[in-house]
Amino acid sequence: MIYSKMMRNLKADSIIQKYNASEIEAKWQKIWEKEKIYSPNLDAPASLSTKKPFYNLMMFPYPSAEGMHVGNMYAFTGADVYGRFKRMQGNDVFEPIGLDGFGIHSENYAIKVGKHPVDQAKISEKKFYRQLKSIGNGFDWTRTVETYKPEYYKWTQWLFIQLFKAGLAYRKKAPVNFCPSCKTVLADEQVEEGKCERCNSVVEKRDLEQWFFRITKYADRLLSNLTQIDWSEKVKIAQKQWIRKSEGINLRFKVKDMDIYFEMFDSVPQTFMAQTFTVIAPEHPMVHELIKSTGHEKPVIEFIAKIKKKKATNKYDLEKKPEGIFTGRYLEYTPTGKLIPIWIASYAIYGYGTGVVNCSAHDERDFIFAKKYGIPLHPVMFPQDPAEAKKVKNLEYCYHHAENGVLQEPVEFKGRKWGEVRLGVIEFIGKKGYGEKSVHYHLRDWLISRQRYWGPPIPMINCEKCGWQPVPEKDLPVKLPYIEDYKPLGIHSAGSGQAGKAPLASHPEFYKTKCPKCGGEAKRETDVSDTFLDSSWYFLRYLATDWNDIPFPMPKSKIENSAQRAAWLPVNMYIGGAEHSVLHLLYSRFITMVLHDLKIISFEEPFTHFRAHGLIVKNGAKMSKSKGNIVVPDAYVKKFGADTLRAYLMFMGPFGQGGDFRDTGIEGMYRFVRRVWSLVSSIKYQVSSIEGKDESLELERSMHKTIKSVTEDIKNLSYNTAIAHLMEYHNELSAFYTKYKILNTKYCKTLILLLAPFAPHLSEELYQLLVNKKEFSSIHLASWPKFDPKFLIKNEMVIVAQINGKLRGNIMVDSATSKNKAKIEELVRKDGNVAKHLEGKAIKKIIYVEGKVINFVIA
RNA sequence: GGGCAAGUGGCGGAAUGGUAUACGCGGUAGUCUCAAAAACUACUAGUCGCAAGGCUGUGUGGGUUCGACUCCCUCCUUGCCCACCA
Repeated sequence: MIYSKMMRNLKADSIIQKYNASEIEAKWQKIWEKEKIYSPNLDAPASLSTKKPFYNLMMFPYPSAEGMHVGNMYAFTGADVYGRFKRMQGNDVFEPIGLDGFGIHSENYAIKVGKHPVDQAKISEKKFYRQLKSIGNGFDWTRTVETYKPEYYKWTQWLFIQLFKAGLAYRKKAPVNFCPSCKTVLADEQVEEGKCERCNSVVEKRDLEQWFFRITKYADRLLSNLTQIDWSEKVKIAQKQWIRKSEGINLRFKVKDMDIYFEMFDSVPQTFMAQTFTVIAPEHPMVHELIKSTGHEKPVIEFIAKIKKKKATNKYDLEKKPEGIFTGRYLEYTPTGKLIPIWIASYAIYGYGTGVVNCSAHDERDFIFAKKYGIPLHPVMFPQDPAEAKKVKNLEYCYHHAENGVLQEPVEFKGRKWGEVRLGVIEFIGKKGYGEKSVHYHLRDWLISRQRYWGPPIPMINCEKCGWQPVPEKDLPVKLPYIEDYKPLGIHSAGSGQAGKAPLASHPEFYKTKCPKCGGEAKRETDVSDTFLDSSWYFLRYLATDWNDIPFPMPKSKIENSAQRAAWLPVNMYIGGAEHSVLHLLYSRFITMVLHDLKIISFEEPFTHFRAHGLIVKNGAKMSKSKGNIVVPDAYVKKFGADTLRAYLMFMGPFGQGGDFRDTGIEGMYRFVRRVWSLVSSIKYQVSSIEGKDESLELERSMHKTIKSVTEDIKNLSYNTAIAHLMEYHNELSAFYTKYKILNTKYCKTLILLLAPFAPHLSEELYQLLVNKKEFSSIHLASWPKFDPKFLIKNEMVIVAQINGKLRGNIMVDSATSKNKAKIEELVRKDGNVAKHLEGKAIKKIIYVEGKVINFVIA
């Protein structure tokens, strides 16, 4: 009994060598790195290289957890498949990786695990790079970038100085998010639904003086350039909405009895004659002057304090019902010749437009506000239906944004439709001198300061005599010192309006310095910059890791090879998460435009192509620690191998869509991988030809068809269908081999070449078995198979027979017959089932689509 | 409130105007085995029928078409993003 079991196992082993994923994968990763097959020569002059440079980039991870989860791996694998495909198509592919290790995410993680961020960075780096290596991507490991290394952030600081010198960095007092429990300010992106993402307490607003980048200056270009770049549509739409350009007019009127003019932005100028009151934002600095000697000072100030408190303690749940108070002032509204009251209203936003709103019966919020406080309303536009018009006149509801609404005022536009007069009204208002055409954006300037430790210190020095001075470039980097009290301090005595304090502010040995201009006593900026500044330019740095005197390749630099390396830019394909639509992807575009305008680089868009990948979920929910559904790749890599995991992840669904991770699914893929292994490894010494066998031509045809569909699928990032086609092809090869015990190696070679981007180790191992060359030449540098269209033309085809669009039968014909409608009709009529259904029926019409379908239309 | 994406077998999904459910998972039966696992083979949308074959079927209701998962309109549901933006 024991003997027979042993014999069986022995028998199996002697036929084929067992597939050992971890052995194969470790072996090839080592050889690839040694042979530098993924490290293109960046300095080869374009004229000497026959290969076209292709910069294939994926968003580098921020190490803010124990390590990568399969979601990260999914993204990297999908990007890597594309890079490998391009490499086999004859491009010189540069595919770098690094760590976005500076910033609040990584810092919070360090604090959480009780490690100093500097020490944790070292641990994370090791862990992430080990994991990234284990998945077998074609990364150029000779050029990694870590944003927290002084040789990197030296240039992040340099970048800040370039913006400052160009007038694009400035200081301003601004409300920021403050978490009272964590005693720290938070970035906007760390506030989720008004609550701190770490401790879930309600975030407050505090006024602090901050550094800003003038991204609003680029709003129009950031918007208009979108038409020129090939990006996932949803990301373009998100950016468009974030920038949100709004065209209208700026009205300008005098405040009665004062030497103050109010400017009001109105994007719906058609109803300007309906304005009966004006509201101003509670935070508006003009309010204090406005209320002087009106007798309304006390209640107004109390009201403002109340609203501020409400806004501060509850950013999002601010009650929908507007609140307000009369200021005691009036506006001389020339178009109607009337005095209209100026109110303060909770719904007016200081940061948008001019902070002052012109209010009428044709705006929902204004309407509700006026009704609540008994302010008169005066509709000037009515529905065509007289009954409805009466309701509007009686202020029964707010009538707005109606294309067909008929205007009554001004007389010049009486009877005209709302939807048609917009431009005419703007022109009219301009001529009358009430205001002029104006454009506003939702996009605000980029708040760059962080009162935190783990980031590049902002390279600015404040001198009492000379003001803010940039650190001289020769003194860069301003090194982040290793301090023990690195935890965020937050704001002392919250609510007192005191400035926030960064950890470095407790270190005179850091901030005490000399003014670079006058040499007098001066103080360094102790805030650090936003982590999104680090990542806004990293793609440039990958091409220049060796240089200390230049941040990245510049076409005009005299530094050796700088111009050649610049030829690799911009990025040809960028793959990453859609969650960065209006953060990283917008900031990178902005910084690139600035560098272009400063004539430092030659292009103004960083990524010519961008594709957003989907999200991997587990049990239908986004992976998160609190839900306990994080899937870590390591165990799967160990059990099934990276190839199986890669192929499984790519097979789950369309790459742009993501999917639900399941253990049973990965076992199916493991089966496929082992089948490929056993098929290909068992025919390795096969030399005879399959000519003459019944299915040989069919097999040839299948091969060409598979090459065609897999090539197209990968181009479209339809990895799931590419793998499905490979499975079908494999099934055919396997069936043939089972039947005849013979198979030409070329069919297997095609299979593994097409499989190489998905399962790089397995295909490399099998390729070496098949090619049996003396000198090593990697499958990943081999040429992508080409198909011959002549094999795609079918000699025989199935013509589907329909009656009134319903399937009733089919016939097999040769291609010559398929061109003959009459012949097809004759043949189809002979089909028993078709004949039965046609019997005794009058045929009205016969539609024949060549080579596909014939449809009989009967009564 | 606004925008975007999506709704197809038991499940992930395929098909972008022409045989709906490719490929895979799961399931059922079988082969091998003392047995199990693995592997392999066959079947697997529902329904009526011995069978041939018929009928129904891609969230809902309508429309266009010889023919609709696919195009147009209505509504419903889910997910994601933005949101007092004048």
